[in-house]
Amino acid sequence: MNRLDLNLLHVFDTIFREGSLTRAARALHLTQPAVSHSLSRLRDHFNDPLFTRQGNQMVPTPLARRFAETMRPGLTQIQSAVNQFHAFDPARQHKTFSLGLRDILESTFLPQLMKNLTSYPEIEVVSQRIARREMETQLASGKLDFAVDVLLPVSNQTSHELLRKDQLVVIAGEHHPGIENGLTMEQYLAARHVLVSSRTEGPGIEDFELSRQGVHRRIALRCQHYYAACRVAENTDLLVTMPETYARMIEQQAKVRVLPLPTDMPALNVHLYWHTAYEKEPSLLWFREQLHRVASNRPDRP
Amino acid sequence: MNRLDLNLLHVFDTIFREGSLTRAARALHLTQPAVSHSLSRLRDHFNDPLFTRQGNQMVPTPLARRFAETMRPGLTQIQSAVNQFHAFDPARQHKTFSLGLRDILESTFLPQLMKNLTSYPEIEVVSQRIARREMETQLASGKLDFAVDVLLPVSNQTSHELLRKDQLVVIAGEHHPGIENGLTMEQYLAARHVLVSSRTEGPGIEDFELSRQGVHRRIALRCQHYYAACRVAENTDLLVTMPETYARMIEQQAKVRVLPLPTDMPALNVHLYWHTAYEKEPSLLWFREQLHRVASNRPDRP
DNA sequence: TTAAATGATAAGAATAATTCAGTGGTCTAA
DNA sequence: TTAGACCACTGAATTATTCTTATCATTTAA
Repeated sequence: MNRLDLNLLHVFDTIFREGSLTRAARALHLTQPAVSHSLSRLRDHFNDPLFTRQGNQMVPTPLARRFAETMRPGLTQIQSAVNQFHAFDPARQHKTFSLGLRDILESTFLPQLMKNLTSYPEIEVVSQRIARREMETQLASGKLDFAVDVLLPVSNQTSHELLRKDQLVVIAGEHHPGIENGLTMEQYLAARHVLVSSRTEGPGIEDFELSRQGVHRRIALRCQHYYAACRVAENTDLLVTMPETYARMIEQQAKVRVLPLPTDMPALNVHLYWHTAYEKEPSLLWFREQLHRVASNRPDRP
Repeated sequence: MNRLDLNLLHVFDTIFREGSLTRAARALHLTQPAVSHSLSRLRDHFNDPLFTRQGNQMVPTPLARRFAETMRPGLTQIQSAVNQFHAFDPARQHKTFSLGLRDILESTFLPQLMKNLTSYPEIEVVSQRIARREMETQLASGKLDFAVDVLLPVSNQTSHELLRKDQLVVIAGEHHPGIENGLTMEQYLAARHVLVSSRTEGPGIEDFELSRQGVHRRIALRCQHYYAACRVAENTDLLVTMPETYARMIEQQAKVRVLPLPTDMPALNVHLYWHTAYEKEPSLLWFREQLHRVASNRPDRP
């Protein structure tokens, strides 16, 4: 029969993650020979060694890699489905959360998040950069648990909620002339600017709003990362317009000053996205709460 | 332990589909008591009857429904992953293919498709209408195997290929005056038209092309379905512009004539979409071939 | 070189699943 | 209304599978 013992998939997944039969056995609360036997059953089924011993670790064969690639998202989906009826205990259960973060969100979220999670050593976080176009499919296929991004149009298989509002502020080098009492609109428009954008052309969000107000600023540099832009501002008279949360972080490490924008501009709405089907899964609910804590700067335990 | 025997999920899925333990047992090549025992193990685990006997069939409880909803897509993903290394035998293996078809594609595809599949009684097809925005997430989550639509921008988790090109033609009532020798551009523009569109406003694709050519036609009726539009054309002097494949089908049943468009217009590119990760899965490859057969009007066995 | 650790293997033990046989309930048709 | 067919559940016995203990051959690290 074509029928594979589905429990072996769980063993396969663990060996794949741990890279060792002994460690996999520990994780599964089994003895090492039990795992070894399971592996040999898998080997029979696939007619492939699946994992080969290379020195101290079991390295997956190409076939095993290909299998893992397609099988593991399904497995996590099933585990989510099964676990939705059981409570989640973050202190004892092992769980990997995968998170799609763009640009500066990694720096503003991860440090505080991981600090809050130190008391949960079994919790693992994977952060990856996800293209906007991929976001929904990654969430739907189970490759991603959450994504954080500005407000985007999504299908109704994807849920989202506001995580935090971020005002735009201006970063200027410490010795930028004439900014002791903040920045006037004249100064802002007279200065030259760094535009941070992942695209190679077109205006940034702040330029959209400025042109709506009928003014225009001069761009001296277009680059991809806010961090690089800030290091430029540190050493020149160029200004950088960026979200406040990240600016406050940079302020503590670089010789720059954070100044309010001299004009009103709508705040950046940072949203959290997830797959609607797994909305009720306790572990995901718990992680969502953790993310909200970080976003609103609440301490670990309320 | 929180650990559920994953093999029970397969039993659950089969009971859910078959609505009967006896039939589920047959499908699983087991005896009925074996399935009954499996079910009782599931009941212990979920602390819920899961299926209750109502007359002649086992009806899932709300909890079972909710569980099935989230679990089954994962299960099919896993089965795809496992099966990618085994050949698929459409004559003997049971398999359900789910297909996202919009509007007229159901009428133009399904009859011929199901005719071609009569020699494969184990093959089941589910066709559902999918909103464009949902398409990719449905494919990614495993709820949909294939979708058919015009060319759309997609993420690279989704693959696609041209299924067929469809020319636009005009449908006119049988007794429409002065169309014995086809339709001139003057006649086309002088007539009043039915515009078929699922949106409530905005031009149709043909209007886009017409305005590119600097002309404009008069819309007398805007409606949602080509079939309704044809019945209108049958009884009035209104014209309907639509894809040729569907027009040819209608022509055989309604008192209408199919006329070529009096101007050149780009053909409609009908594409087939699927999830890239399961590209190599034999059963999906086989079904893709079936769809191509239908699209190109080739017979069942070449 | 040696001690510790790792994966494979063999054989017995433990566990789990399947089958068989029988019960009671439900539907259908005479 | 009732007999017969069908269906799901239960318990005991059997069968099959999986796990464990013990051991060996390699490999790694001290």
